[in-house]
Amino acid sequence: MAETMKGLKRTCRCGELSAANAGQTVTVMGWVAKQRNKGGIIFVDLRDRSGLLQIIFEEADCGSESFAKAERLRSEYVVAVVGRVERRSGAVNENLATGEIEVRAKEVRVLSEALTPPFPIESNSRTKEEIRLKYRYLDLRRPDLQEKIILRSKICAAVRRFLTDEGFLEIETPILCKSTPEGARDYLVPSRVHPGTFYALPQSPQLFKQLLMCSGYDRYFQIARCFRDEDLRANRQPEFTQIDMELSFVDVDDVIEVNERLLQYLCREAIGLEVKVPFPRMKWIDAMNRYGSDKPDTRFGMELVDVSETVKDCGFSVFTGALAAGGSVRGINARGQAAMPRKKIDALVDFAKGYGAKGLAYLAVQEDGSYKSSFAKFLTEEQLAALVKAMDGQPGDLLLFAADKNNIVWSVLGALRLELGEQMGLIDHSRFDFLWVVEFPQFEYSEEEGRYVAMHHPFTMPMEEDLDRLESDPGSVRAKAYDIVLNGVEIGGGSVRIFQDDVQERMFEALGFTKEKAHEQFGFLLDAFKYGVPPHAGLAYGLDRLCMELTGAESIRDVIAFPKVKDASCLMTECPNTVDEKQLAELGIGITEAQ
RNA sequence: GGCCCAGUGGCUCAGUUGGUUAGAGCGCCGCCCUGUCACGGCGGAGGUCACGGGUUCGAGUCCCGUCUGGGUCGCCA
Repeated sequence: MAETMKGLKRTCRCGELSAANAGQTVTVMGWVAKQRNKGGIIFVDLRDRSGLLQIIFEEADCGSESFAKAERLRSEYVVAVVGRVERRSGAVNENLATGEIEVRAKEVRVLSEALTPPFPIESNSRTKEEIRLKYRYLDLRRPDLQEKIILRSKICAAVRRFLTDEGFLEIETPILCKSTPEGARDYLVPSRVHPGTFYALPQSPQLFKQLLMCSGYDRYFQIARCFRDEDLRANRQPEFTQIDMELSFVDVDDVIEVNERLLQYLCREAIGLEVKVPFPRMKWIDAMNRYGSDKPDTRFGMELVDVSETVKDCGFSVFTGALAAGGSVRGINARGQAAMPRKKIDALVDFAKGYGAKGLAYLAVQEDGSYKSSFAKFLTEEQLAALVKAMDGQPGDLLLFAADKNNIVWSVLGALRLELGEQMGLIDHSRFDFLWVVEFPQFEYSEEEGRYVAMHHPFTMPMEEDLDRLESDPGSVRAKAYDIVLNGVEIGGGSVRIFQDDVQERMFEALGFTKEKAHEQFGFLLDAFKYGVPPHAGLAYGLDRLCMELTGAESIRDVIAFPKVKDASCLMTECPNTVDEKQLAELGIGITEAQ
């Protein structure tokens, strides 16, 4: 039966004790990780969030009553132990932080008994995630997961410290918001008071933080929960957290400068890593041309090479066809992979097809200098030699080519480069490569909608030198937008915002918004801008992704205490769930089959 | 919505070409043990082989469908 802790007060956590405490009487409380009963002597590993501590029970020290309790201790019982810290008379356990000492129990109380857990509470769990997530409260006891959750807390604390010291104000913005159909799908919340109407959960605090700039809170930040009703990924959850900030009277360099120092501070405080600032900056177009990605992993090379010029007159219609259609032919060089078996090359071709490629052309430069290739017969010796030279192909290299529209070539080779980089072990996982990607296009063309859509969002300021092409050539307009990339992961992004209403009007027009539509959706922001708006800019980090990178987590679920699974449900609480007819009636909602 | 991977005692896995009563380690239960720390010794319990069909004399194994979890493309202003 459970006992009370009346009269006891915990004096420290298990992992906080060391040889320096020898001789002290302490009261520790925690979970039984392991009981080792030798007969007349019982060892118990006691666990709390700080670590493990060995307790030793001998009847002569603790009396028969406590010894009897110690005999029936099982894993995950919650106990309080009063005892004396002693240096171990037996061998020191070097695998344990507290391995030099143990606590000789004088008294033990069983505060809570426990069922046998459905899986072992230990680091590096091999248990299926499905089971761990169903019993998340047990999973969260595992030391490696606790480490990540604790590190996340440290990061948040450091963010608050740094930004507050830099003159930022932490201000909360609403969770019940107005739905705006642009962008990601909204989570909707029905209104009881106004039947048939809905709030939306925020995809980000974007509009509110801009209003705060209008209101004069010239440096704002918030650790803000955001919601997007889109499909999940290894680094995407339907609800996630942003470190969100906005600054007045600044331009691109000001935002970048303070954020470099923030990231430098976070790395130092959270994981003891010194990173150099300033971080390198790369224009979007260079990132695409060199890495096939707007979030390049710069920890290894294997850069893309545009060989369009070299092959423009060759006899291979896949290449010339792509060029004729306005596309390009580009390649990557997988050094030393010329001997890759056909089966593995075929797998790469299939991999490329997953990214929209119709195929993948390859050319292996054999050790003897001869070629083995899927397309060599269409090229003359001179053309082949020129192509190999353009790719810096050495004997032993495997050259892979994609030919298509630029965005397909980029995405195929970008993905292939990462896949090969991983397979070939080219990635130095001890590196932390920060990179700013700047000068994003203002618009991207949506085939689906048949119009230009904002790449970032409609309030992003175009670059001054491109402003006059807003109407004539929107595809060429670059934005004052920037992403911060860490090891090939986009951990944040932001932009300078439009603060002149004439530019904003032109922007909406370019995006195909009518004046009425723009005012219906964003009227409050446009109105606010009429009453005096400072130039402003901001940035938001994906806190979960940042934590993933800094903790080395492979899944976003490892840095979120209670994550959702792939279909956005929670295996523990079993939400979402159906609700009472009465609740629905009150909201005026009837359920029909979803489409 | 598409594609790929996985599902066998509580956990992690093995299970041959389709062939007797489905195995192991850990965990769990009982007894023993005064220096263990992956404690040890002896004994024991525990299985709808994810679910539903099908092929077959015979299915954990082959086929079809479903469910569950993961990865990914689309999607994510």
